Amino acid sequence: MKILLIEDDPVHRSFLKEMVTSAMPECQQLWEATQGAEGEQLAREHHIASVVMDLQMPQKTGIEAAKVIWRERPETAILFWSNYADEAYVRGISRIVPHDAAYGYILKTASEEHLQLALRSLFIEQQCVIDREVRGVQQQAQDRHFGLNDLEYEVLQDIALGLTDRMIAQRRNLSLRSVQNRLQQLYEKLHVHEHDHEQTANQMFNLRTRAVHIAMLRKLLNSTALQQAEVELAKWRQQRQAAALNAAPPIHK
Amino acid sequence: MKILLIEDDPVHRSFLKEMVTSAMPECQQLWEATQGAEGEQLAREHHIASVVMDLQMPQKTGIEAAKVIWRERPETAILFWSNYADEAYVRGISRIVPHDAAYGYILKTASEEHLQLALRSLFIEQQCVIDREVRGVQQQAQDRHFGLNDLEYEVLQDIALGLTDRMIAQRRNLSLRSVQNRLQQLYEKLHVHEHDHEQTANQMFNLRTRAVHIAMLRKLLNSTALQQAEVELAKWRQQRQAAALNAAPPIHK
DNA sequence: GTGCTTTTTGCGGGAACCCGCAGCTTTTTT
DNA sequence: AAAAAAGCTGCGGGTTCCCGCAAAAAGCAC
Repeated sequence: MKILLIEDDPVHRSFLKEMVTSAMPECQQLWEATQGAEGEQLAREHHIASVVMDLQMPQKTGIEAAKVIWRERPETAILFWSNYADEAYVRGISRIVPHDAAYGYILKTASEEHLQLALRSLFIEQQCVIDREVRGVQQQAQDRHFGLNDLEYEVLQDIALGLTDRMIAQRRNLSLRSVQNRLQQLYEKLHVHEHDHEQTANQMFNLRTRAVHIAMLRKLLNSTALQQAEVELAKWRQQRQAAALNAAPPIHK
Repeated sequence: MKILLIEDDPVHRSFLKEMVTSAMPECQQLWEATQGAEGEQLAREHHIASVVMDLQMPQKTGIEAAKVIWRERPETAILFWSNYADEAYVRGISRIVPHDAAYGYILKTASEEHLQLALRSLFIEQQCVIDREVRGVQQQAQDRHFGLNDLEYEVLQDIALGLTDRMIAQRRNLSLRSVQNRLQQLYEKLHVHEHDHEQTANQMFNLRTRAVHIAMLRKLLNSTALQQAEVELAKWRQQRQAAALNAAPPIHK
């Protein structure tokens, strides 16, 4: 039995190592990686079936690393060990987990027993182990009236990136008006208008930026999610520009 | 000699304790607090002159706790031990440190020797110890052309909160146009216009939200800074409303 | 004081945003 | 198949935002 740890913080890494060796005596080989790319590499080379990783890492996010690992070996069991239960992370993970894979999500605040139990359940019984708190977020996100659906979440990201309505329309293949509709729904669900009705015609908030801010407070967005969204935006911009060049007839005039 | 540790994460706390006891044998009493308020309390009761604290904590930020402690006993030496060197934190600290107090800022990624040396220098020699990286941020923040000055930083926060131009003007006692001037400078410094000049009249970005996003990427803002800004905004709203009520003549009609 | 820079303010207009209304298409329900 | 729900689209207009231009106002040298 082989296990791989991916964790950048040395303090946490040594703690993790301690936990794993004591909870899993049947583990014969234990690898450690200090960042995502290195972890992918090790998993690939040694055909590792059990991974524990941190979600927050510089360079390559845990989510990105997990995506790569699962693409190559979808049966890998991955335990995410994270500081936060932000909706951005939870969403990110549910988006990439293969539907027959076993995985777990444990908060770093969990007790040692809890962590060790999770390790055994997941790696030996192949049973999913999701922290209570995370479950809560997962469900809340699916609530029809409280949570945002994928489309709303998409525009939320887009405006958080700073895109214009017109650009969003272009990117998502929609009309301008449709984008604005989505935005209205978003504003509705985030209760952007709270306390704002005060007598005066004075609007207190710019809805667009206020929505982003509220989303940050509610942990619907976080900075790593935005960083990732930014690189996807860059990709899109690139291919759009390429398409524009091809479409444009050779200019002679 | 008495030392107080304020750190919420148990793993880091035990590590810190280890470091302190080995680096400071002259330390006779060592207190530990798991959150800001508790730390303030202990510092007050026991007249502690040397504190080590984490910056990122739930409930009460390290910065808020430090503010309180320094207000009561400005000669206290405080070592901030933090995961990040975000400009938001650095700014926050320089804003509150008494001008004759000794303090330090060490990143959690620093080596054990580094940390121990810092502890001795600060608590025994009363000498400020600032991490290289943090220094870098500090200087960059003061650069006339790259960094934001306080006024620009202020509007940045305000738009990040989602305020309207008009509201910002009201809050900061400025004319509408002045606010917009500040915003223009801000956009300039953040290079919001990059690559945007492409031939078409199509603006790619909404400058306001784009600026916020870029600021997040550059760590000029972070979520805890915004949370704090939000409560200050709430305060202002409250007193503004109170003022409005007093100003309004008793309505009879 | 006179000059100089920096900051603040007003005016005006083009663009973007927010959104009610109404018609159209697609999906879901019955 | 008919009805209902949900989503997409265009139109129009009220508001806010972004910013160039230019004139006061404040700060700072000499």
